[in-house]
Amino acid sequence: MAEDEAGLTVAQMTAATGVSGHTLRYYERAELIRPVARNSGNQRRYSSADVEWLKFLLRLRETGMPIAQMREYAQLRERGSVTTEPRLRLLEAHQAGLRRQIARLRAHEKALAGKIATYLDDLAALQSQQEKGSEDD
Amino acid sequence: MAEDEAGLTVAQMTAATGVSGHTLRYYERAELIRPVARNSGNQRRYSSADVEWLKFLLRLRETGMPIAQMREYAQLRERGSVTTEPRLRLLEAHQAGLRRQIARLRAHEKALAGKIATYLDDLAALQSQQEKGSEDD
DNA sequence: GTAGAAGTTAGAGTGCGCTCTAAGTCAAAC
DNA sequence: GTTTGACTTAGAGCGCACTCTAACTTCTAC
Repeated sequence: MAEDEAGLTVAQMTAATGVSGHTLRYYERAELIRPVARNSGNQRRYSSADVEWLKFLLRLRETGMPIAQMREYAQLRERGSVTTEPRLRLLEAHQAGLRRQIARLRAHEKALAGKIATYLDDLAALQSQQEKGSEDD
Repeated sequence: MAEDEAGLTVAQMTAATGVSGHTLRYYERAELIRPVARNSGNQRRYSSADVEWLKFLLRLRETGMPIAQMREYAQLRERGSVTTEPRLRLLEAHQAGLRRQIARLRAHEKALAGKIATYLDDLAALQSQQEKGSEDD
């Protein structure tokens, strides 16, 4: 008995998602991922549904959602379609936060662009001074 | 001797920037802020230049710059106008990263909006089923 | 001049999200 | 059948950015 109960190994999951084996197991302990199917040798075999779910989690993570809230969402999901509404509300709240975050970052980017512009002016001034000083070197 | 060497107290600095006294002292230890002027009783008095610098640091922080890199920038700044060029390069690199971050977040926001739309469809379907089931309650 | 708020220091503690260790089991190639 | 390497577990450790503690001093208001 060996390569039974088809599905992705931990290493294949890492290749597919960029998430390390350590972190995959951590997410399972943290209840972000339901207990994964095992082969006859007790090794994890991830389904394509597991891959999709993890990719969704990564989206939430990259947009700053804390583990605790991802777990909350995961637990609602486990309870099926009766929790559709609270899950929707959770996502809508997250979306609103995300939009605020994007707006803030855009404002910061604009301010940074302004600062960079004054630096470029400063540099131009410094360089024209240097040219004056070394006109006949 | 008391209210000499005018400037903002720690509490006033907190009011002006939202940064706690503990964190202000931490930033000084971390060399993000140069040793602040003291009054005759050894208490900190922040100048308006200190306020501006801190606000700039907060911008960098909010855009995800780590403390170590902020310190690097601060140390270049301490060395005066000879470091204008490296500081400019640092800011330009940060701006490029920030733009990538904004683009990523916008893509995530779009995907999230799609997910929310399918949830809304699911909910509408569930609700019309419920209506059917309870037509003559 | 005295109470209470606000400041000082060095250093310990916290929360988050991993990340690694140790000791062992299992699988595939030779 | 043995080596090599991926896998398993429970639990310890880490890096970051604070955040707080304890013991003490100073300032402000009365």
